[in-house]
Order: sequence, then structure tokens, then C-alpha cells
Amino acid sequence: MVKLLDEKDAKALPDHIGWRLWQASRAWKAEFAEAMRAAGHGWFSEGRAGLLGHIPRRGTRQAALIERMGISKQAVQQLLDGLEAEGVIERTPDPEDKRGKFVRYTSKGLAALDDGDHIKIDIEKRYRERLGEGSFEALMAALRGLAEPQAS
Amino acid sequence: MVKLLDEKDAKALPDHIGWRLWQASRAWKAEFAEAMRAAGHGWFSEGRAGLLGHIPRRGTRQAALIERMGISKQAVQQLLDGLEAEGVIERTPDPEDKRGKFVRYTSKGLAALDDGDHIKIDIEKRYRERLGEGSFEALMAALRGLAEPQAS
DNA sequence: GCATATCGTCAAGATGCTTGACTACCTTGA
DNA sequence: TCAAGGTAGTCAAGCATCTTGACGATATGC
Repeated sequence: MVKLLDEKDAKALPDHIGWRLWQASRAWKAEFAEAMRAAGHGWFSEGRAGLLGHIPRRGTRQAALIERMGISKQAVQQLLDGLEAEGVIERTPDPEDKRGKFVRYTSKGLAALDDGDHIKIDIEKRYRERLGEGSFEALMAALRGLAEPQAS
Repeated sequence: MVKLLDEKDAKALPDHIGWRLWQASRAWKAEFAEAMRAAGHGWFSEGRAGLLGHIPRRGTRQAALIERMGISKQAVQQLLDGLEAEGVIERTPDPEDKRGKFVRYTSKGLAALDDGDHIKIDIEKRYRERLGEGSFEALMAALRGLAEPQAS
């Protein structure tokens, strides 16, 4: 089996910032999703994680969710359909705008959020141990710096 | 339009390592893909980028590609089908193994690779300017640290 | 030389997105 | 005030990317 991956190919793996970010993001998501499923939230998927990250505990208007997700409203709607069918969230009419709907967690959804918070803390703790406090904080600071709106 | 994104919602955005990594990775990919398409490589997509990153300039055996991608061989095949139809890569029989095929770039594919390299350098340069050299290097060092195989 | 494994392919299906078209409702302004 | 235009949500159809299963052709090991 040694032959399958020859040495030249192995050395050709990239090392630029985009690749590293993608790898790290991918690894984190996989670790988180696996832990969530292990915690009994079999409905959890990486695709849904992005959406849940935009729904605060007290709920939100569906339109606000759409704006913040940066994807089409139909895509958001389909994700919500799935989560609603799983009993994770529910949609009620928005009393302030009869066109709109309000998205909130069910108790099942809130329980999953709590578990997710604990898992995040666990993963972060492991990252801190692996990198050391200083390097981890430098990483977070740099990532926050990249996320800021560009000045120019 | 101010009303669309209320302040409470804006403050609820997460700030843990996984979210930050995901955001940064997403931003980089979007920036790169947009630049590639602007450079005339309209066939470029983020999904295809992962595959191209695993094909060295001198080409590779399809089986090696499959092993390194970490996805099913059928998925790799379908991606290759698409790239071949676009004229970016070509598949020839592997002279050393009559079961196998060898994947190499066409001249069009090599030109795209060159453009991609320049775009990566440009983006990285912008990142260095935004973060400062020290912070950027700390970011890269931390990301490399996370990518290393775990000791425990 | 035969059993077993690998390489590539075809087919069918799931998921997560897209655009287009539509209804219901809200807001604006002459 | 009421018509025009914008916004919220939905339904439908389609595309890209991935999956699993089944298969023929070729290599490899004993």
C-alpha cells in the first residue's frame, strides 16, 4: 500500500493561507458535527450548522435570517423546513408584520444548543492545549482582524 | 433599510474559533473564486478548487487523486468529467497500469493554474497588509500547528 | 492459474444550493 | 386615499456535488 501515495505527490500539498484556513475550518466542522451526532443529535449536519449559528436563542424574524445568511431565501427556507420537520425549530406568524414569520427554537432545539456550546468549549480547550495560550490568542486576534470590514 | 438588521441580532453573532475559521475560509474562497472568474476562467468553482489543489502540474494518476481527496472515487470522477468537458484537464491511459488513467492539465488548465498562483499571492499580500507581518505569520503558524497530526 | 484486490465506470439517489414565478402584505407618495 | 412598487414567504424546477451499489477489466499474491 505504500506505493499508492508516492513521495513527490505528497510534497505537492499546498501551504498558502487559503488552503490552511480551509483545512482548519473543515477539521473543526467535522469534529463538531461528529460530537453533536454522538450526543444524540442525529439530525445535525454541517450544512445546518451555519443556519443555526444565525438564530439567537430568543428567536429571530425569518427575513433577518435570510439577510444574514448571505444565501437565497429559498435555500434558507428549505433548511428551515428540514429543521422544523425534525422538531428543532418552529415558525410562528410575526405579530408585527403579517407577511413575516418568526423563527424560534423548540425545547429540543434549545437542548441541542446547550450541548453544542459545551462541545465548542471542549474543542476550543483542546485547541488551546495544542497551540498554547499565546498562539491560540494570536490566532483568534488575526481571524477577528480578517473579519472586520475593510477600511480602504 | 436600517430596520432590517436590528441591533440585538447583530450582537448575537458568535465569536468562537470554529465560527471564525469558517468565516475566514469562506471569505477567502469567495475572493479567490471571484478573481478567477474575473480572469476569464468562468468554469472555475469552489467545488472544483479542492480537486485542482490535488493535481500537481506534472499530472497524477487518478487513483492517487482519489486517495488524497478523501471523498468517493465516483465524486472525483464526476469532478474530472466536468473539468475534462471544459478542456481544463485530460485523461490518458496509464502506460504502467492498464486499469489506470493518468490525469494531466491541458495548456488551458496550466494557464489557469498560473493565474491562480498570482491571485493567491495577491490575496495573501492584502492579508499581510491588513494584519501586519507579525500577526499574519502568527496566524499561519497557528494554522500549521492545528494541521499537524495529534500527538496524544 | 486462480482467488482476491484495485481501477475506473455506470446508475440512481440525497443534499444543499440556485433562479423564476407567484401570492400576500406593507410602505410610499401624488 | 389609493395605486404603484417593494418586501416576505412559498412552490416548482433544475444544477452541482456528493453518496452507495453494482459491474467489467486488469493486477497481484500465493
